[in-house]
Amino acid sequence: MSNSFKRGCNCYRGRRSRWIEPSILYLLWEKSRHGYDLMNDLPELGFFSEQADPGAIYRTLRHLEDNGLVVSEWDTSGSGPAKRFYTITELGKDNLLRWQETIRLQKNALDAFLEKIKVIDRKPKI
Amino acid sequence: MSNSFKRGCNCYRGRRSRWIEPSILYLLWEKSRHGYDLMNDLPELGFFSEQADPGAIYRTLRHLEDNGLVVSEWDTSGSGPAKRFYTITELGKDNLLRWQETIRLQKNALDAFLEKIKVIDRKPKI
DNA sequence: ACTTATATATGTTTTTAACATATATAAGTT
DNA sequence: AACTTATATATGTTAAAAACATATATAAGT
Repeated sequence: MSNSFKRGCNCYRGRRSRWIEPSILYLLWEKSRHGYDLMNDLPELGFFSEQADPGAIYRTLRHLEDNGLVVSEWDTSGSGPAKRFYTITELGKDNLLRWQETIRLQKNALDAFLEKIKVIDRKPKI
Repeated sequence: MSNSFKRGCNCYRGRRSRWIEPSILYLLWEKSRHGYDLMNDLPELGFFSEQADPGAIYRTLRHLEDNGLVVSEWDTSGSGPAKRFYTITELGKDNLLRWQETIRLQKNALDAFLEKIKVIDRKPKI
C-alpha cells in the first residue's frame, strides 16, 4: 500500500475545481476590475479556499480576452505600477449565462450524491 | 480572437469533474461489483453524461486498491473472460465519509454562485 | 539604500482527462 | 472451421489544466 491516503482524506488531492472562468466573468459582470483585484475577490465565491493563484488569473484573463469575452485597457492613473482594467463584453455575459446549465447539473449531481452517502455510518473509532 | 468560444458555451471544455473516486467507492459500498459493472453504473450518479471511460475506471480501481480502500479477487465463475470482483474496505468506507465535507463545500459554492448569476438578464436575440 | 506593497507576467513540473489501442474469453453466426 | 460480437480488463499516448516557482517593474515607506 502506498501512502497517499494514510493521512486525511486526500479528497481532491489538493486541487480545486475549474470554476475560475465563470467566477472571473461573474466578478467582471458585477463590476469592471483589475486583475489584481480578482486575487482578493475570487476566494469569496467559495471555489478557492486560500489565495487564488496569480498565474491562473492572468492566464485565464488572457484566454478570455483572446476569445472576446472580456476587454482590457491599461490604467496608469493612481500610484504604483500600471494596471489592466478588465471589462466583460456582451459575448462574455452571454457565455456566463451559458455556464448556468453546467453548474446546475453539477450541483444537482452533488446534491443527489450527498443524499446517498449520508446514510453511511461511520464506525466509532477505538 | 481564436475560435474556441465561437460555438456554444465551452463550459468545461468537454471535461467532466473528478468525482470518479468517491463515485466508485459509493457504488462499491452499495454492493461489491466488477469493474465492468461500474461502466454501466457510474453514469447514473450524474457525473458522467455518457459512457464512463474504462481507462479511468480501471486505473482508479488500481489506485484505490494500492491504497487499501478496496480489495479485489478474480472471479472465474460464469462465462466470458475472468472478472475482478471489487469490495470496499473499512478504510475505503472511512474515506468515502471524508469526501462528504469536500462535496458539501463544493455544492454550497455552486449553490451560492447559481443564486448570484440568476439575476443576470439575457439580452433577447435578434 | 533597503524593504514592502502593488501589479502583471511567464516558466516549469506534475497531475488529470481524453482518446486510442491491445489482449483475452466465450458465445453466436455463416 | 472461420468470423463476428459481447464481455472484460488493461495499457499507451496526447493534450490540457493545476500547482508551483520565478521574473519584472513601479512606487511608497523606513
